[in-house]
Amino acid sequence: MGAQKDTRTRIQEVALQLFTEKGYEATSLREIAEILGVTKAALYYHFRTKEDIVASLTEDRIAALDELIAWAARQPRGPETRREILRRYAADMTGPRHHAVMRFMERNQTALRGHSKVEVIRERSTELLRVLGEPGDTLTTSLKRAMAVFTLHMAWFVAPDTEATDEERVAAALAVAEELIEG
Amino acid sequence: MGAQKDTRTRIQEVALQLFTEKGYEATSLREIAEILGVTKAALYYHFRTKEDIVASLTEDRIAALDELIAWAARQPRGPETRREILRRYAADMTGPRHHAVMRFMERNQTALRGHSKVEVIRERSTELLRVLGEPGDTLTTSLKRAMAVFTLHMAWFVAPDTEATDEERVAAALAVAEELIEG
DNA sequence: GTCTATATGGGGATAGAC
DNA sequence: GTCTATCCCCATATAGAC
Repeated sequence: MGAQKDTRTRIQEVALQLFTEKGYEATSLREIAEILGVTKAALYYHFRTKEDIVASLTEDRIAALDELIAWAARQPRGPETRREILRRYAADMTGPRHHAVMRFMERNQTALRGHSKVEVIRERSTELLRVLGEPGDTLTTSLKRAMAVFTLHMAWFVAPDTEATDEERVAAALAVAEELIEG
Repeated sequence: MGAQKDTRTRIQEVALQLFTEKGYEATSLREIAEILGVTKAALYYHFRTKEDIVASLTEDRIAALDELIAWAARQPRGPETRREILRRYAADMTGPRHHAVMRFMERNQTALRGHSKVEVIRERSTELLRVLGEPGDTLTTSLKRAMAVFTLHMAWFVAPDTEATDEERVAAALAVAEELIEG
């Protein structure tokens, strides 16, 4: 809410970057503090624990997932609804911090075991797959549905040397995802 | 080579399990030693460092990838070769320890940054995607190719409550992967 | 091949001054 | 809101006896 970027936000940004690049456990609070030009103790003013930093990063992700799931639950199940779920999910991922947070969690799956907020995201992701599926689905169909969602996460990490805008990547991912969700 | 399971092998097994379940950094050598009923120092007789345990786990994975890539390089590029690459990759993944090692690496991506053998696997995986592609591929096509390979990794983690044998999972994954590779 | 004992270092976290 | 100083714990790793 402050006029310029406050320290709390800068901590989140640096932490997210280091957690993603070097790993959650491998990143020490000292390191984060050094980059920001403050001391460890200063971090503890803004966040009570290292886990709290992670929790703060996940909050708007959880809210977005909850909203999408709630919307989906109100729709009739069917191909068109499935496609629209993917579109909304993709649109949501396009936000700047959003897919960065998902990437961070993907790359640190084990290290984040037991973090309560991370478990919530995992649970919501499972729920999202559930609303994308139907009772009689075969294993192959379930796999396709899961891969459709996953494709939307992967758009940024494939062909990294390719020149492509975010929009082009989302469009490509959505095309592949929609093809997978047809089955 | 010993008659019964030697300590070295048992260390590898326990380490792989804990690294996968709890995370690489979160798993201490003390913990591994305790489970095996030996001391930390005993581990250091078999492996010079913690990294060495990881390196030992990756070795046959690297060999398998090298062999597949070499085979692929000798074939004419085309749809049939691409399908056969997927089939061979899938068959290889079916081995007991194999996909466990890949899962371990997937779940600990960031923690394993800089481990030399792990970087080799990363490099070989990129190379595998390269032989699966062709010069003029669009972003969408590249994405589909990458997702095809990735699907073969994911077969075990989708619909975990579903009763399915390894063979059924591989078959389903291969079906999805082959569909993706057509494009 | 495994042990005890220890070196060495860094981690997260806290107290209390400014 | 940030600092200095410090606590406590556990990590990897090593030395040397058995």
